[in-house]
Amino acid sequence: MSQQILAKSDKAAAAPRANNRLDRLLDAAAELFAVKGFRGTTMREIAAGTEMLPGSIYYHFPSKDELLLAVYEEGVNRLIARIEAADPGAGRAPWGRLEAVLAMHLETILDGSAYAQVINRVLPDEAPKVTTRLIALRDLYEAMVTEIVAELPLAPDVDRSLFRLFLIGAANHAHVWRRDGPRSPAGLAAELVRLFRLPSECPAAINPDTTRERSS
Amino acid sequence: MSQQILAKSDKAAAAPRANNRLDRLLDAAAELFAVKGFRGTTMREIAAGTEMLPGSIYYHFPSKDELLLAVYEEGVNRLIARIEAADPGAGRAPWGRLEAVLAMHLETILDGSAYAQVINRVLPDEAPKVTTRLIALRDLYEAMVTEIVAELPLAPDVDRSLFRLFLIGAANHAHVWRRDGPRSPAGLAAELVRLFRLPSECPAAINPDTTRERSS
Amino acid sequence: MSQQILAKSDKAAAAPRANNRLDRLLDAAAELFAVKGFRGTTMREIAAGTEMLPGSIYYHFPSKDELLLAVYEEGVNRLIARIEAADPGAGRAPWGRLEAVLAMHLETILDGSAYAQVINRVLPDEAPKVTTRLIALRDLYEAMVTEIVAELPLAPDVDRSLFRLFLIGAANHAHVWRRDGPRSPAGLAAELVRLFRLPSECPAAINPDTTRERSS
Amino acid sequence: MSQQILAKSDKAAAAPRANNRLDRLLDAAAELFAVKGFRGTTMREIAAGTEMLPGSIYYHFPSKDELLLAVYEEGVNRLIARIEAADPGAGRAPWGRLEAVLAMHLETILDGSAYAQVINRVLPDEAPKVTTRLIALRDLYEAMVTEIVAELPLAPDVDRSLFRLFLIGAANHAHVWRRDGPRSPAGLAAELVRLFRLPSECPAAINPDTTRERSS
DNA sequence: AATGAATGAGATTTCATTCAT
DNA sequence: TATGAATGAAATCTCATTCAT
Repeated sequence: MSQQILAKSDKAAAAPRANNRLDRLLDAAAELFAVKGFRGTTMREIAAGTEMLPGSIYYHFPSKDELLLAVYEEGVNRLIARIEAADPGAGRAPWGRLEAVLAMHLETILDGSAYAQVINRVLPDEAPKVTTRLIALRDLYEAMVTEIVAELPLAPDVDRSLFRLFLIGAANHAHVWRRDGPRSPAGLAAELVRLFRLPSECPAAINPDTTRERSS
Repeated sequence: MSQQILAKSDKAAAAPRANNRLDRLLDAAAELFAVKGFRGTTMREIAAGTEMLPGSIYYHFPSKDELLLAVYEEGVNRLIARIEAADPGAGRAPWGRLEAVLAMHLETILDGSAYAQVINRVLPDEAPKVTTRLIALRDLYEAMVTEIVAELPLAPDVDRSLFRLFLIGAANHAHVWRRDGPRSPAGLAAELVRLFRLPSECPAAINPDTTRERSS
Repeated sequence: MSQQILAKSDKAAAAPRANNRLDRLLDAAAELFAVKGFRGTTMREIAAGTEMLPGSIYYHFPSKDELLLAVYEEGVNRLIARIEAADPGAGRAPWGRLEAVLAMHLETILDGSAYAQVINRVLPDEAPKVTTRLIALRDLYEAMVTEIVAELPLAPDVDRSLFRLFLIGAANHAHVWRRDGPRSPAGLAAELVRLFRLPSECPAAINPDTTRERSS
Repeated sequence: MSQQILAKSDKAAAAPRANNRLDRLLDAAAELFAVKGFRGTTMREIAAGTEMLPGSIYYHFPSKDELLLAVYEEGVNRLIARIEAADPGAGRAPWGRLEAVLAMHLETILDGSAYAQVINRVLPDEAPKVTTRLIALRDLYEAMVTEIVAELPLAPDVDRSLFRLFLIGAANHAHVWRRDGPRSPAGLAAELVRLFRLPSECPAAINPDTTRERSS
């Protein structure tokens, strides 16, 4: 799960000469895609951010779409790497594990990395030439969450797939509303876990809708 | 909260024949914005979808941005109208009320209306000339949710603002993953409410962190 | 065989307003393609030749390739039209018929029309998006020649298909070498026909291989 | 007429190992120019076909135009060399000589060598910097044909210059239509000679147009 | 109310060529 | 000899917008 996906890393090893330019190129692209979106960013702007000429980008990437793919790849790699570092590991207190991972996820998409923000902001269908590969990368990451959710001691009638999707939706939505709110990523993660935890450990059979609300 | 915002809507009611073209224009725009995004849709495509020529659109709207604004407006109006129709009203069983409203919300963004999907898909900053007004419209709708959440019997230490944001994030995320899943909007709403609802009858609610995870 | 292929003609009838621009566009393109080749001509040059901006061309044609196709189409239409006008008709003295048609063909590709020269100069594979259609147009014209060759009273063992191809090759080659030679198209046609025509009255025709060359 | 024109060829004979790369470079260029045309071929593609990097080509040739010139030169050299080898020599049965030479010509442009195909496909004006030299090379080859045509026992009123041009046109056209036809180059040459032979040995004075066709 | 034609600014992309290493 | 990276000029194409009719 931590394997390197991007060929770039190999290149870097093979030709150590001057390819911090490539890194700067990727950084500039990530930054701009995160802030202005994919279609809202021009190759000119990316080039300017790298102190390169627009045409020069095409030495490194054959198209804008492929450049986005590279950013996505790097973003997923980083997300996965950071989350694995924060993950206490399978078998450990599962809710605590979820909270740790969510905290890192939120930190990454909120403060950490333009790369991760791009994954959230840019929809795969904006770059038609690489849509499929973009989706595959997304799935790669979501598989990690699936694994963690699988370990949670949920009530038997909870749909784990929906649980996962709602959880991801709730977490990722943060990048829309939080610019500089008062709560830290860790605080947000704690709150989020709290909201999802207790209810889903209880069998729905008790049917609290009727018992509780009629009396009110 | 139910007042009509757009003057156009009144016209539509008064003279349903004359505004045919304008309605079709908005419909086509909504459809395309929902499917291909704002930047990914050209005025030519919208015109083609209306059997109009590109130049003719400018009789009705001064710019593409304003056209988006109109679609947004119509989308919010429709969402609000449908939700008010589904809403049992303040004071009624608050969780049931939330579920009813969420079911309609999900139905609208999943099956119902391209207009509502646009609100989800297009970020306000994609149309710089009307960003502020786009955000205002969004807020208008979210205020409804705020009101409903305010009535929920939550534990005193729950941050209702975060609760609302997580809820909206979880719900809206559905449009990313659900193409034709097995569950109905109502089913999804029920599951979502259940995940967020703390049943007081559940013994696990009493400090579950320590009781449960220490033993594992 | 004289049916109009190009939609343009219809448009001209439908919207008589100002589309001499389109004609000028096609003329300029034909002229430049004929003189500088397809790849050697830029959209800027074509636009300049039409007193139009480069982008404006795309209102009329979706790509440079399609513009070439339109020129080709017009070229074939003109060639066919002129040749049908010069053709004395099936059943008439077949060698004379061939000569008349060849004279017109040569006149057209040498002096007459840039459109026809384009057909000779630009290979179908230079415009990948329309290669097939370009070849189809070429075939359309060559079918006329086939028909005329079919009527020639040739010796039974002559391969008419090869005859036709050699004839076309010989004729079209003229555009490479003739800038301002002394002979008229009609003169060239007469000479060309003579070279391909076997006069039965000629005694040398009786197996000249053996009679002539053994003695040398 | 058989002198080697390109110094490179001598070198190649003297040091066949060292020039490997250069030969492969020329081969790749010839292949690509033949198939995709001059303008349709990029330096990158040529480099790729040589397992070289684009920049490296410029060690061997100062420009793309000069590279084309070298291919042309090699092509003409090869054509001349092969044709001289096939030529029975001046003074021998002239029609048989023409046929032998044409057979080799056809074989070369059809199957034999990308180099020769380049001469046919690429017009001198596509490489402005070397246009004159390209034409000179072409003329060098055509002079051989002129010499052979000069020996043919044609009727006195036949224009030998036109005869030559039509012949070359007919022969070279083959590369347009023949991909994998049933006839061998030798067969094509025989047919071509037959078509040109008998008629041109007869004085045109007999005026067969009238005698023959009136009766039909 | 609508249209057909065009504009113009700017987007992505191409590619022969250069040059320090 | 050769290379990797980059350049820069120019190419094709896009598209919201304008405007006389």
